[in-house]
Amino acid sequence: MTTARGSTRDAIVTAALELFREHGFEGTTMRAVAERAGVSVGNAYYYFSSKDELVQGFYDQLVAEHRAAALPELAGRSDLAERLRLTLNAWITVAEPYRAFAGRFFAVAAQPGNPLSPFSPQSGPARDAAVDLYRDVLEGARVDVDAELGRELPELLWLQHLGVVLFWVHDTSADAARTRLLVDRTVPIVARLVRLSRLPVLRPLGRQVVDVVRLLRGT
Amino acid sequence: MTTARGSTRDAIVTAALELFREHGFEGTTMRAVAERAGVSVGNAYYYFSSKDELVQGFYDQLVAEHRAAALPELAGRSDLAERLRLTLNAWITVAEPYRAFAGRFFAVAAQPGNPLSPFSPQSGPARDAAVDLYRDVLEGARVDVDAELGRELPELLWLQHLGVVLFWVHDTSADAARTRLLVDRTVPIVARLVRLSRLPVLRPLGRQVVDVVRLLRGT
DNA sequence: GCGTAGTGTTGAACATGTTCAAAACCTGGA
DNA sequence: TCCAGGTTTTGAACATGTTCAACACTACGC
Repeated sequence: MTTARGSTRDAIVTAALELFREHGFEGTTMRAVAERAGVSVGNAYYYFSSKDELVQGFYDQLVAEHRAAALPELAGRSDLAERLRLTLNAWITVAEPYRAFAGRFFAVAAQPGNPLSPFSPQSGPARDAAVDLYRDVLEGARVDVDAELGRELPELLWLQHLGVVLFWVHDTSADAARTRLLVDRTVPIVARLVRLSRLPVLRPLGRQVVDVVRLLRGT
Repeated sequence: MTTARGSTRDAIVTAALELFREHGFEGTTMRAVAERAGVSVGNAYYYFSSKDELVQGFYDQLVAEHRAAALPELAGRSDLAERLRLTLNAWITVAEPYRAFAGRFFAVAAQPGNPLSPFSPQSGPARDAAVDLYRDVLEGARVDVDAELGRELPELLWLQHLGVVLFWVHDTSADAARTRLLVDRTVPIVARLVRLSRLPVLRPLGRQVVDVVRLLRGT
């Protein structure tokens, strides 16, 4: 079988994503991926050093789709809570087709040292892209926050996003209704906390939170 | 090889834990476990339906050890922050020998539907035990909290615990120093939030948080 | 055209989690 | 003692992720 220059890799990713969707992660064998891509098993391993690594393709695609779906919806909205809700709901919608087996993916990603981990150096670009989206969410909103807290806030919002994703992969309700409920209930809390953060009573708390975020990031 | 009545299961768990400690989760084969336990591979599968399931033994043991280590330290302390810090540090100390490969365990546990997941029905007892520990932490402290929030607080503190564990499995610093730092910085925030929760400005927020916890639990 | 170095590809072999039919071992009743 | 039914144990067979030595192809200098 002859394929166009450089397309072998793409063929493998495409085949893998198709099969993941059809049979889930476990149900997809490397032999099946290779066969559908029209290559040998060994060849698949020439491009991807493990089955797990195939997931990175899925992951990158998802982040890009999320951004593309969220940004247009944000136009013209300036209420932080509203912007947050739209962004999180956009994720739920975009990711819905993969919910049934995404758990497998995130389990892999949760492993320390795994390149797919959201905290790994290799995921740096994808993570930055995700955090950037929340920077956009924040910048388009009319809110006043302490400058120092403001710098870390996008990362905090991304952590909230991770929490929602964690809930989502465990959510078996139709159309992820329970996750949407969680978003509806979490977003006002976060928005209110952000607003209240300027209160004198809460100032020191804000400082402490900033420190924790920096520790989390590794600084 | 003759073994005392009913001890086969124990022999397998013991062998598995030894080997996990020596070679990590990946590095331990079911064949090796069976061999060290003095049984056949098939026999190991008679008692544990998968390699993952062997981890439940480790998990149960850890929760029990944690409780045993934490409770004596709490005696005589009534400051909530202090009690929280002691409890979390007790975990870090107890779990230290397993840190290098615990990530593998928690990755398994993070899988939706997996019996080991802290949110699964099968983990109910272990989870209740863990939440109960935080109920003790709370009850021994001299703090006044809103009654409704108070009911959900143990579960919230357990969620904080989960967060610390998540950080811990990614922590490669010597003696988990960074995790201890995280505890030192997180505990005052939580303690202060609990104290502030009675402020009129924050009352509605408390209500909202209670709702979220209930949603998380599935009620 | 021809050799050569690098890149891409192959499929059999291997390692290891898991299954299963058969065998061995009970245990209580006749 | 012997049998019947259940429980425990065995190890070979299977499925599938992964490796690797060999082969094919491509590009380039001569």
